[in-house]
Amino acid sequence: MLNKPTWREKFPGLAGLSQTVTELLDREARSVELKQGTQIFGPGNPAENLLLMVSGTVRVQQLSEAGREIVLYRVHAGESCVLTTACLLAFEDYSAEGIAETDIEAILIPRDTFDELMSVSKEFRAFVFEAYSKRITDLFLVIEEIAFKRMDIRVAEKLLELQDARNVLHLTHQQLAIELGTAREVISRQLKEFERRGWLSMSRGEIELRDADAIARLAQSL
Amino acid sequence: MLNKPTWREKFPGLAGLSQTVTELLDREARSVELKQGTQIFGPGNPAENLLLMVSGTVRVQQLSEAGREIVLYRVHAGESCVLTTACLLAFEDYSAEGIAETDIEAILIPRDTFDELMSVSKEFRAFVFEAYSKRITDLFLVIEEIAFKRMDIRVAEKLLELQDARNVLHLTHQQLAIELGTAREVISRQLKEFERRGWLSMSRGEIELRDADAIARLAQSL
DNA sequence: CAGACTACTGTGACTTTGTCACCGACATGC
DNA sequence: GCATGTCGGTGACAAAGTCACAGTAGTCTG
Repeated sequence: MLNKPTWREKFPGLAGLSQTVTELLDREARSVELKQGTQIFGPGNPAENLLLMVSGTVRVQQLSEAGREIVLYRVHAGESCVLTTACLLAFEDYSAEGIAETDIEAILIPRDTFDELMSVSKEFRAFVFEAYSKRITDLFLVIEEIAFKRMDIRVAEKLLELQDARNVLHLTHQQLAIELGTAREVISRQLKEFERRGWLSMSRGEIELRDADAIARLAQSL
Repeated sequence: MLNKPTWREKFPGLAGLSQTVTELLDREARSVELKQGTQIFGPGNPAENLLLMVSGTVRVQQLSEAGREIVLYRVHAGESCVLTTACLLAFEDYSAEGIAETDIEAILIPRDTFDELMSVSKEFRAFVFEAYSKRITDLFLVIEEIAFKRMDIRVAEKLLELQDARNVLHLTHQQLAIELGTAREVISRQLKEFERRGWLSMSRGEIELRDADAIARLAQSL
């Protein structure tokens, strides 16, 4: 009873759980590690467990019939992959897929335990619905972006979002295109224009932001 | 106890509820009627109740900063407005708004009752998560459509979806544009092209489909 | 009923985004 | 070295979105 509860510290939303509920969790929850690139769920491969992310990130993306892709959202450490739970309980498998973007540690909560937790714990319900709320707002945001925003602004936003501590992005134009649900050529041209303005420099599979402020100004259209 | 339960017949998902749960529902649920055009929830006006639609439809749409709009989904009779519940319980109000598209009869379930129902009834949980599942798939579909599908196909689909029993649509080009999250001119031109092909005829605020088959073939790209 | 007003639709010119076809540059392994 | 596959660049074109404005059908009002 002393070695187990460490993971729970990562989830502030689960702080107020009662003694009996924590015991139920400790008894039924399984810890797993997954390699980068693992498909966690996908069409024809429905999720069977609620996933609580201890470390790493999961990328959820959608494939179109024509073979194009778009990233919908990411699940980070301390969050849960709740949208799958709706399908988990409704037995409907949906068209998106979840991929381990890094190596992952996570807690698995089986379907029945999830259902029981929803029943016995008000705090757990709050945790789940809060997570839902966040995901849904994310989806609304994605819709607003692709429907209404200019491409140059969206690219600028994404560059800022995905840069690392050294203002560098390690990804190909194709990957960036998938982030935004567009075509590779569109990204290449846009980046070329940014490079021409001196905002960034490119090399194969790598983008270095040289004037993040200018990019941020465009992203906010100032 | 004999006049109340009529509305529940409209919700097959609520069929298997136990005696005590039905009593809880009958005691706490309020029936309301709303006029067409009423805003049911919106930015700064968070939903306070779960809505079970007895008759009529609610249109949920999103406004962009630039003033453009897009319809996200509709809630029909026999369904519930569940996505609001996530926000209802997480106290986060989101950027979409729900509007009564027709006059409406609905059942209101207050926040606390909703929470208690989630706790005591496995059937109610299943009902809620099934509804969630449907909405989320709807949202994924919207994203796929706007990101990847050609406009002519989307217009064709919408025409078929929104036509009445006489193959007529009573709406303006602007309203159709909002359905698809695009600009009015785009719709006008597309409809003009369909009219040129003899697929439909237009008059002010009205579109009559004359060759629904041809439109359906385009919608399925055959 | 005339005139004014408003909402709806049509259109041309232009910009942005997406598509297609193809090419060269680079990286890796043999 | 060469072969192969991935990555990025480019021109030509098509589709969609933007802007400005004009015409036209309803409605309201005096």
